[in-house]
Amino acid sequence: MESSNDGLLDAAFMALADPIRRSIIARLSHGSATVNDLAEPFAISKQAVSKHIQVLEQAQLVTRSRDAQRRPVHLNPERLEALTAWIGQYRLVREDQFRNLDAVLRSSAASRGRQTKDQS
Amino acid sequence: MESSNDGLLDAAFMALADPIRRSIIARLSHGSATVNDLAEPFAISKQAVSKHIQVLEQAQLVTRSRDAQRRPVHLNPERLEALTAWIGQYRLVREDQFRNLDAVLRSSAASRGRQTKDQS
DNA sequence: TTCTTATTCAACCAGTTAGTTGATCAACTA
DNA sequence: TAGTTGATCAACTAACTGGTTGAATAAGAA
Repeated sequence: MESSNDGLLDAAFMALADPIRRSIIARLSHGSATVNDLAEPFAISKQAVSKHIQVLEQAQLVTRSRDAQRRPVHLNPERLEALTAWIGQYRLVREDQFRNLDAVLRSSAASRGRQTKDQS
Repeated sequence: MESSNDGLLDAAFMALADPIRRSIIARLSHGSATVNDLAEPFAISKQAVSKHIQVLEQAQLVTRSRDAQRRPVHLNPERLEALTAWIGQYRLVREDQFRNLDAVLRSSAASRGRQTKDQS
């Protein structure tokens, strides 16, 4: 698990690490929109917004189509699911940790603060 | 919703947009570890790993404590939850979209490809 | 005290990102 | 045809990121 689609995870997390791009995602979540529409709320140039959209597109968080001169942008929810799936892995493990917590607390290793090499 | 903790979202997504840092999270998900432990699997210097950990710490994805010379790193699952919560917002909206999909398909606006300004 | 281990700080370099402006392309409209 | 709109390309700059090495700090161990 991991490593095959590392690049896509990189790209998706990176893409969302920007408030403008997250705002674009939010806007798209209730309907597709053109670059012009998406650029309108921001105080930056349309070229800059176009670049942001390219970043989202490379991360496959959005797709694009053609409508005359327009290039409507659409949300691709599958990639968002991939992120929750990645995070979800560690939520499950964490629950295991809680399940074992009292056992750990009783062990001498924990009391000596050597919880460093207790596995692998 | 949004904008108050924008900075934390920025930092968290950015922090996870790196395979080394994601790998550190994965490692921490089954137990705390020191910088030395965390650095071991990687072909980069310990200083570099230390910087990665600082990035994770600033994003509050991990916390640190003190054990003699060691500074053990611990996973902070709450921040991971915050990310799934953010993404989850748009999953919900998307389900609304699906719920309304047939209605949209019947409307004239959708057939003309003008799904651009159909709200706000 | 001196030595060793664990970690960080500081300065630096190479590559990348986010923004700019100006020109260009693509497709509709008069 | 010429003009307009929507979007991208190209070149550039400023700021940041990820890595390096070498020195410094903190805490045990001899």
